[in-house]
Amino acid sequence: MKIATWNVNSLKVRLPHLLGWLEAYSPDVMCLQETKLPDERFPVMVMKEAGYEAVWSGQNTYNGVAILSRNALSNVSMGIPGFADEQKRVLAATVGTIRIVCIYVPNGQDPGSDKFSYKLAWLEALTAYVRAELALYPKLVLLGDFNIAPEDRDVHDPAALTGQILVSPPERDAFKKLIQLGFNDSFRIFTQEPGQYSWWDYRMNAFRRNMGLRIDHILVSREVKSMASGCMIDRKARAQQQPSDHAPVMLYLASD
DNA sequence: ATGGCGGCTCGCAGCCGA
Repeated sequence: MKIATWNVNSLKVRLPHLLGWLEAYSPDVMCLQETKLPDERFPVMVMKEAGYEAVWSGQNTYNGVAILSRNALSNVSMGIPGFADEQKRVLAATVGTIRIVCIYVPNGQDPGSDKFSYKLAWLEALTAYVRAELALYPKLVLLGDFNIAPEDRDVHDPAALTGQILVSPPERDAFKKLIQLGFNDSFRIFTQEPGQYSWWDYRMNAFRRNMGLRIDHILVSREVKSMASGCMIDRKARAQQQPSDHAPVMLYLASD
């Protein structure tokens, strides 16, 4: 079984990229972030023709998440229960025996800003929600755009970015609290090297110079970790024409 | 890395992302 995530930065613009990637890699489950589409414009028929059932939670201009699956999706849940939020950032569903929680964590703009406070409050609410989900569904995969680079080896220039957004200690502490619920960062089960990124700024030729950050993650619960056989970041997708600034990340499970 | 690019909007300049 293959479970992937990709911040597409506009599903409208990136639909051809997505369809090509689904064709090339045939993930069983694909989680999307930043669809930037209101629900009535989600391309459900195109997904069906590509062989995927879909659930989605979107809005105009910003945010928006979706889960595509070759097999049936059930027990669909939108948002963080009990946490009022206009922004469409969370979507959960069950596929077979696996619970999928697809997230788009707020960017946070700058430490000290209102958006940063929102990011931390959002992460605290998410952590409580995921703790409860894990109790219900021991086989849980929490994946998406976390907008946090967990360690210095996930950052091209840790010294220059110390304390800044995506790497600041409060954000990394929030990430650790999620991990401590009983997760593993699946990419780091298999790969220890630095310089492995999932996002590169459109500016400054950042991709060509590999000035990136690893901020898109697939966290696996203990019961899923025992099935995991690999995790890859497809940086080739970032080298395409008119790419998303994020690369897809995919988890391989030996069984389900 | 004070910007740079790219996507968005009842656009024509400004906001936001990361």
